[in-house]
Amino acid sequence: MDAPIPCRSCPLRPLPTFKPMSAEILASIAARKIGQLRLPVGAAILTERETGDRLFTLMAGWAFRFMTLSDGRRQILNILFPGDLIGLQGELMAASSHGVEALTDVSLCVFARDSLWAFYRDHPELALDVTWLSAHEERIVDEAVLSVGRRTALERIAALLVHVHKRASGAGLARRDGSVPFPLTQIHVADALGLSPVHTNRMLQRLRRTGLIRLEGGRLALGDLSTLQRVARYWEQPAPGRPLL
Amino acid sequence: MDAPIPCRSCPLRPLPTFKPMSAEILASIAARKIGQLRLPVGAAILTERETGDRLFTLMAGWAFRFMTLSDGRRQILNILFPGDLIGLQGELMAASSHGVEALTDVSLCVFARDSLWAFYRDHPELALDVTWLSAHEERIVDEAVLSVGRRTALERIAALLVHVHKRASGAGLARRDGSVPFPLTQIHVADALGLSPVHTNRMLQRLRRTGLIRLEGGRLALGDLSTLQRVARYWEQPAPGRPLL
DNA sequence: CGCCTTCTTGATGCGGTTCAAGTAAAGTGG
DNA sequence: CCACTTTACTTGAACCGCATCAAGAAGGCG
Repeated sequence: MDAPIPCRSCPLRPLPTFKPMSAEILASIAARKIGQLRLPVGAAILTERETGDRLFTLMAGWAFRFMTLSDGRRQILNILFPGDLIGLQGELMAASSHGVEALTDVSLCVFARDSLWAFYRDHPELALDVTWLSAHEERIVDEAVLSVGRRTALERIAALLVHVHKRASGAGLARRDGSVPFPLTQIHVADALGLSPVHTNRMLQRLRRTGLIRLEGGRLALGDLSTLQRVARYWEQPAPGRPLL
Repeated sequence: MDAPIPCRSCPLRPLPTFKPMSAEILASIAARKIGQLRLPVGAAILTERETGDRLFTLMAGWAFRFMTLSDGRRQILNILFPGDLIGLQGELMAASSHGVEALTDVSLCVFARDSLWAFYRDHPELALDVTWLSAHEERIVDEAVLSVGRRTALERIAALLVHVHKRASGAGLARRDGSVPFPLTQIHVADALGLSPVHTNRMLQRLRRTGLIRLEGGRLALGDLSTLQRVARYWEQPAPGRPLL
């Protein structure tokens, strides 16, 4: 684990996606930061059915939450972007019900699980922020249920790509040409959408052929956003002022 | 809206599912309770894409959260039981991303949205409890993604029935014969599992014929729990000490 | 260079949808 | 109290979206 880096020089915080925070609260967060952790692609950040007493903020890189059935079938629950909290969800009570794996090399801010209580006690406003984050992530998982339950394969893929593009942009990862990194393999996409890799491949190609997306060299660019959203049967939704711990 | 009922006489709180709370916190909750609301089956408790400034605790009866696609396809996200909070999830930030509908006649405790902040400020422990509830609900939605994405139709139904039975029992709704109320129609089950009503019907009958479940007259009883769990490819999970607002 | 992972394409088959009817039970109004 | 409607459930038959199996092509990487 590297030496802690001061939160005031956090590269994420200045982004418009994130809510400004008072110097006092920032200092309080920084004070409780245990350290910084770098992990390579594929590393397990959290393991299914294991207890952990730490809490992470994803500072750089991508990850994903997943669950597996007893016979090995895997379902990706959602994708994690810079700024996301890791370890809040299942573990609060007992062993984690899901695993978290790094999609790229990642860099994590590390907190002790108990810091949560300290944050709440010293700065009740932070509790509201955590509630916000938690509600926001649940909303994303809600969208996943909707996709997997009721959208066709093509619709699911369109919805996922729109979602990833939006979140990656929000994390400041878009180039001036509008493209964002896309570190997911087609197997990841398939596991996120409840599809087989083969069919995922075919539907991706259909979107490519119609020019709705460009996807090559690990980068994703969207053609016409509103058409894609129509394909996905998407309803528009805003989400400003995200808190960042 | 009926006149408020004191929380000390809340019929839910004595149940073993719920965490004991200090008299002081209880009084603080009771003080912020705006009133009590009774709604009939089918009533809309929350409407998709509308803003609400109230928060509810489901005191009696069942409800469900759902989302719809722009062309009307509906997906049920999860089922709400007595003790569940309503209105936390999407609405915190803006308009609710999902709707909530009563599955039976329901009785709700009503709070103002801002009470959340007051609770956090006056009793930071409550913030932890809300975080617990939020994490717990996300875990349930996680399970839904897993089911819908990776389980076969039969497995999904088995998993849902086990889950409903467990939660209904926890809410004190089980009879001495082990049966619990089951107010869902087959259409509800289908919409919760991403299936068509027709196929839902056939799989339910298969479970009935093999004696794994009894389902009649609006009540559900499970045959052999561990077999059912094996059918569902279920991993066991405990969940004690649920907080209740 | 050879191995491994990812992506691609074709062929075949099944799990689940859709369409269509019919039954049963519960509410509704005269 | 009985026709009438409505909602829930059931069953059969045809079809299709997607999974599965199989094999090949195209990169990374030690």
